[in-house]
Amino acid sequence: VSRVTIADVAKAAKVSKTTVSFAFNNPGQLSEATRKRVEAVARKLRYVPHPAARSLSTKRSGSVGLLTPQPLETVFANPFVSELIQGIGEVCAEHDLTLLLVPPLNGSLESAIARAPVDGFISLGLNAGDPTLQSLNRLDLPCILVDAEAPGSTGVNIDDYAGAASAARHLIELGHDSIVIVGLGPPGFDHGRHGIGAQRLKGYRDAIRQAGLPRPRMVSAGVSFAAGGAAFKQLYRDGSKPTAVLCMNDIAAIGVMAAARAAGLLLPHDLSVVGYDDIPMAAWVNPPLTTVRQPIAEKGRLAARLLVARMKGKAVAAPQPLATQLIVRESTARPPA
Amino acid sequence: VSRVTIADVAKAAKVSKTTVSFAFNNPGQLSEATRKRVEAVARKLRYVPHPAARSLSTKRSGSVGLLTPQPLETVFANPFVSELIQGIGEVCAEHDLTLLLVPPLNGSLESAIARAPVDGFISLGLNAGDPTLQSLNRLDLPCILVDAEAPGSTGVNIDDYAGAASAARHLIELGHDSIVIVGLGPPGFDHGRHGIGAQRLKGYRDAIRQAGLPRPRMVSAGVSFAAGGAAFKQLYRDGSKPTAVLCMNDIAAIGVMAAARAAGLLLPHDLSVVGYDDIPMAAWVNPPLTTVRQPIAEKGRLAARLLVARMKGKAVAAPQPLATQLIVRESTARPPA
DNA sequence: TTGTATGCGTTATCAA
DNA sequence: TTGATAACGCATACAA
Repeated sequence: VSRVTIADVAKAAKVSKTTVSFAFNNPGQLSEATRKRVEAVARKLRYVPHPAARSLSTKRSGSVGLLTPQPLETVFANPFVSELIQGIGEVCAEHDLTLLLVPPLNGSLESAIARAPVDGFISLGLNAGDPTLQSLNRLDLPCILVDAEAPGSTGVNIDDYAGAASAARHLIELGHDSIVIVGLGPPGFDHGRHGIGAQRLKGYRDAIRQAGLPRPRMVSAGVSFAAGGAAFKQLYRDGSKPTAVLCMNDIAAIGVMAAARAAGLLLPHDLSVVGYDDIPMAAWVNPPLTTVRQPIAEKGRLAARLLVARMKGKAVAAPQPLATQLIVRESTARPPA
Repeated sequence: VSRVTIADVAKAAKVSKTTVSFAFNNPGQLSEATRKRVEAVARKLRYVPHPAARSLSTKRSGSVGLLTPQPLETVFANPFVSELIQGIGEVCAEHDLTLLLVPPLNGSLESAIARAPVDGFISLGLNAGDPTLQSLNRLDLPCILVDAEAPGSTGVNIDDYAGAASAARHLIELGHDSIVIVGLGPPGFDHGRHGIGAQRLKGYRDAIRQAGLPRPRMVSAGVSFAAGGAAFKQLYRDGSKPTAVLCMNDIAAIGVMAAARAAGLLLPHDLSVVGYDDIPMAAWVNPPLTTVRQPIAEKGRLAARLLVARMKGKAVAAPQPLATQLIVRESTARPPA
């Protein structure tokens, strides 16, 4: 049951391969009669052009790669990614592009990149120092960075610093002076090397310092519900009882809240919790989460649009960071007297 | 700045293309010396095999396609999909496969399928009658159906009927006799043609009928938060005031709850809400959602494993439907007296 | 152990 | 308007 090739169609229609190809890709150049005949034969034979052969010849694959620095089961634990893909997907649909998810292969993102048959990449949180980025640049494939910045690459970012600072100020204004920061990664995670981590952390710390408060403690966590829960438990096992926590993403914040409630705390009375991102469910959880909103889907759309432009050979300017906005809901309150 | 090909490496290393190819794909056949030399040259030249050329030759692409009957911005509005992808992604990682998202192209799934350079498909909710399924079968690519069944294809399913029936019985046991079903699609959506829709609907209706209650009304909705909200509003605009609603998915149920609370209802006192799927956030919303749990990630893993087996040429038996389980939380209660 | 030659299925150039 | 034919870049059977 071998595959029907263009040659089979050509033979059956008694024309050349060129003609068959034209019937599909350049119908205008063919006489009405032969075009119709070829099309009929192709349909009858159920001819489908071989994608790899096609793209070997055209040097285009019709798909863009979404580079994720972690395995899919990790990345998709954060609803942020769903939201981002919705934005990317919208633009992809407009341009008849499909989306290839490219997580590390055997732990190596570089080898995954090499094998990915794509016309361009959108890279998620891959930062300046990363060697992967260099090999990516050499590939001469257009690439847009999301939540990261590197010289020579165009990045789509939000104003992480300002958003974080406004969140911290919100807590301070409520009267909190015992604040803990819930980090973005496991113990040993270097926020400095992680663009958004560094910016958000700095925003938190600066605002707290400017309020004359001592440098806040930081507890390691991650980007998942479970990581948030673990962070809370670690915090209370240590005996530290902050009146508020600043998280670096919503899903961890939600995990913190769940663990806190499970431990018998009354939220927000006993503990104020702040997230970051404003994923949709932030508004639905209990209590509704105070968080820093960023336009996630819009970020995806923008990144995809920039990528498409670059795939068409256009030079694109680095966009301004997207604005963030503090959304005050019910997970924050004055600290207990 | 043309691409470095295998020929360039061969010339620079003063060997044949075969030798270069062996250095990568068949290192054992080469002498230590030449292998190292070739590798060194390849690295210096930054040689990266062209994916399309590679797969044209090997007839494999190293990626599997996830067929979604709706655009990505629609599909990813349901966290169910994230969860499924986590499962699929796990197995893909084990086998060095990447995942290609394949939504309809210009409204046509068939043309999208034709252009997708994949070694197999996992299809989401594509049902028996669908013509797409036939063209898929003819492509001789292995394909696993998720949440769907069709003769000649192996499908991964759950026991939708039993789960739905148990949910309905739960409401009946609580004393509800005024129940509305929130459907899976917009007005005109034919649940009968939609495998899981038909089964869940039947489960609901049968249980209600067996309790001697009148056939429940059904209101159209969809698979998103917004659709759930719209369903609730339509319901109350019509003046019907059920004491409970049975939804066909969690995200719509959560939308119903949000709209109901916004309308001033006290949940679950004024309205009991039941979902389906048990996506993670079902436990975090307010009130925590009573729902029918299905093993979503496990479903993804199973589908991916079956697909991988078929890609290796093994015949696979159709798996048993996965079990569901009613999870009673706080969104259901006795109806108001 | 390494090289030669061919196939993979298209598209695209050029000539007819 | 259509047809030969040459890329496209790699893998591999076979030969040396």
